[in-house]
Parts: sequence; C-alpha cells; structure tokens
Amino acid sequence: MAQAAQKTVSDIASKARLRLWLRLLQSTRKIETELRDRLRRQFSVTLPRFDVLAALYRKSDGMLMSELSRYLMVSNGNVTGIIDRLVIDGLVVRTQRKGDRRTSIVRLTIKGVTEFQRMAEAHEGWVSELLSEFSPKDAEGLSAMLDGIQFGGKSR
Amino acid sequence: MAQAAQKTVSDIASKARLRLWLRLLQSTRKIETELRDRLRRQFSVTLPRFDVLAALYRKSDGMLMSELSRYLMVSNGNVTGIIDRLVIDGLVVRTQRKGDRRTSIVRLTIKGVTEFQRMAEAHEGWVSELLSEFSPKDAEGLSAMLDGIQFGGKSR
DNA sequence: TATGAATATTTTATGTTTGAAGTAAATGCA
DNA sequence: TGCATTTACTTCAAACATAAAATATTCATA
Repeated sequence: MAQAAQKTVSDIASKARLRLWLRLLQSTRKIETELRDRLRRQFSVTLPRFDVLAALYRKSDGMLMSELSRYLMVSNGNVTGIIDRLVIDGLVVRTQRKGDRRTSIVRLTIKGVTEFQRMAEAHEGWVSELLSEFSPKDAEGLSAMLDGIQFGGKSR
Repeated sequence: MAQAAQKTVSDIASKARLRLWLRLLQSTRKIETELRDRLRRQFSVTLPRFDVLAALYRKSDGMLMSELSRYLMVSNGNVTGIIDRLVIDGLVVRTQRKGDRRTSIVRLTIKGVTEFQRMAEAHEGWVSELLSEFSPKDAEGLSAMLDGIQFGGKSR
C-alpha cells in the first residue's frame, strides 16, 4: 500500500521530467532549424561548420581536434571530416606541433576570421530575436537553472 | 548619445540570450548523447528510430509520413529512410489508404509495440534520472517557460 | 472534362554523425 | 631499454539529415 503510493509520487515526478525533456528537445530543434536555414540562405554555410568556426574564433591560439570534439560534443571522426572540408575552403589550417607528432593544432585563417565575424553578428541578432520573449533577467535565470545539467562528463 | 546607450542595453540583452541559447544547446546535447548511448547499448536501437516509434506509439491509429515529419521536425526525405529501415526490421508497416493513393499510413506492428514498450519504460527512468535535479514543480515551471518558444511555424 | 496548381511522398546529391576499427606516436614502467 | 598501454587522430561503413528535384495523385476551376 505504502509502496503503491510511493510509486505514484515518483511516477508523477518522472512524467513531469519527461515533459520537460520533450519540451527542451522541441525548443532546441525549432531554434536550430531556423538558424540552420538562415545560415544557409544568407551565408551558404552549414550549422556544423559555423559551430566549428565559432569554437575556433573563441580560441584564437587554435585547438586540438580532441578539444573541438569535446567542446562541441560530437565524435572525433566527425570533427575530422568537418575540418577537412573547412581546410579545402581555406577557412582553417592545420599546423604541426613540435613535441607531439600525433597532434595538430587547428586555427582559423584570416579568411576564416573575416567570414566568421560577418556571420557571428547576424547570428547573435537572430538568436536574440528568436529568444526575444525572454528578458535578459529571465535569460540569465534560465541559463543558471540549466547549468545544473552537467552530471560529470562520462569518461569514454 | 541616446542611441549609443540604447545600443548598449540591447547588446546586453542579446548577449544574455546568446548565453541562454548556448546553454540550451549544451544541455540538450548532453542528455541526447547519454540517451543515444544507453538506447544503443541496452536495446540496439538508434535515437531517431526510437523517436519515430514513440510518435507512432502515441498515435495507435497510425500517422502519415508528413505528420511524422512535422511532429519530429525532420525533413520528409529523412522520414522515408528511417521508416524504410523500420519496415525491414518488422517494427512498422505502411498500409495503403483508399481514397488517396498518394499517402500511406504508417503504423506499429505488434512487434513494434512490444519492443517500444520495453524501451519506453527504461527511457522514462533515464530521463528522470538525468533531470533529477529538477523537482516536479521546477520541471513544470521550466517547461512552461519554454512553451513560449513557438513563434508560429513558418510556412514553407 | 481538361488542365494547371497543390499535395504527398520518394529520389538524389551532398554533408553530417556515429561507433568501431585502424594507425601512429607518446608514455609508463618492469 | 623493451614493450604494453594510452593517447590523438583518421578511416570506414552504416545511418541520419537536409534541400532540391522528380514522381504521382488529387484538387480547383474554367
């Protein structure tokens, strides 16, 4: 009897969290789709490419492939392919690093910096527009709530 | 002068929203990665397949391809491929619909229902675990805040 | 009833994306 | 030093994903 009651309480909790998860997913996809669409139309760039450029812009000293993979939370094989294509387009370079011949540092080229800056300004405006219902205060509050979802990065 | 001040205020707002967006993306990816991993390990199923099964389970009368595409917010061509593979695996069937020969209704098979139910229970538990820092009340509150991100579905 | 527009889906080309296997280099340590 | 392990990255096969073009069917309406 007590157990049946307990079960119901935790059921309610898990249903509420499931609804939250579905809403999170839906909201994120909606915004992602819109940003992808605008980036393609206005700058002929894909979202994954933009994400990589943004990460590299943030770290002007360059990043290792593995750093990019961890930061963007995508597989390492995936990063290889995206960087390969960005190199072909001349937006990114790989430079050898003496001391460890396994690794190479990936960096934006001048062209990469220039093109990213053009996109970034528009991108920030779009995000602000798409999230315009959130006041700065609400936005900060929501960010803080979401901060908790970190549950120590699995080692794999 | 007034304009410079105005600019600064809106800058602060857009930065706060940008931070929110990055946090949303990060949180969602983190949970998605974890769910994908567990679904693969425990049930040998991919996340996109699980999503399709979940949508079809919700609508036991079946769904049109275009309904699935809209509901899951993925392209129609994408749905075709996923359904093709689910049909091969015997989890889903396409049935002709008299009256409109362009469309076919997609439905779970008995096997599809059975297998999905196994997964869904585990999935709900995982989500609840991964979002355990949110009380049911917080979860509902957060869901409600995110509800606003709907900005009327573009017509395209 | 023709026939042009709209609708529903599939096909195609390209580009991610993953997970696993493979390669090469660096590290730990007996 | 020798050699197993770890680390960093690439390659590979399969699946996923998009956008655009193609196909097939239905609808609207003149």
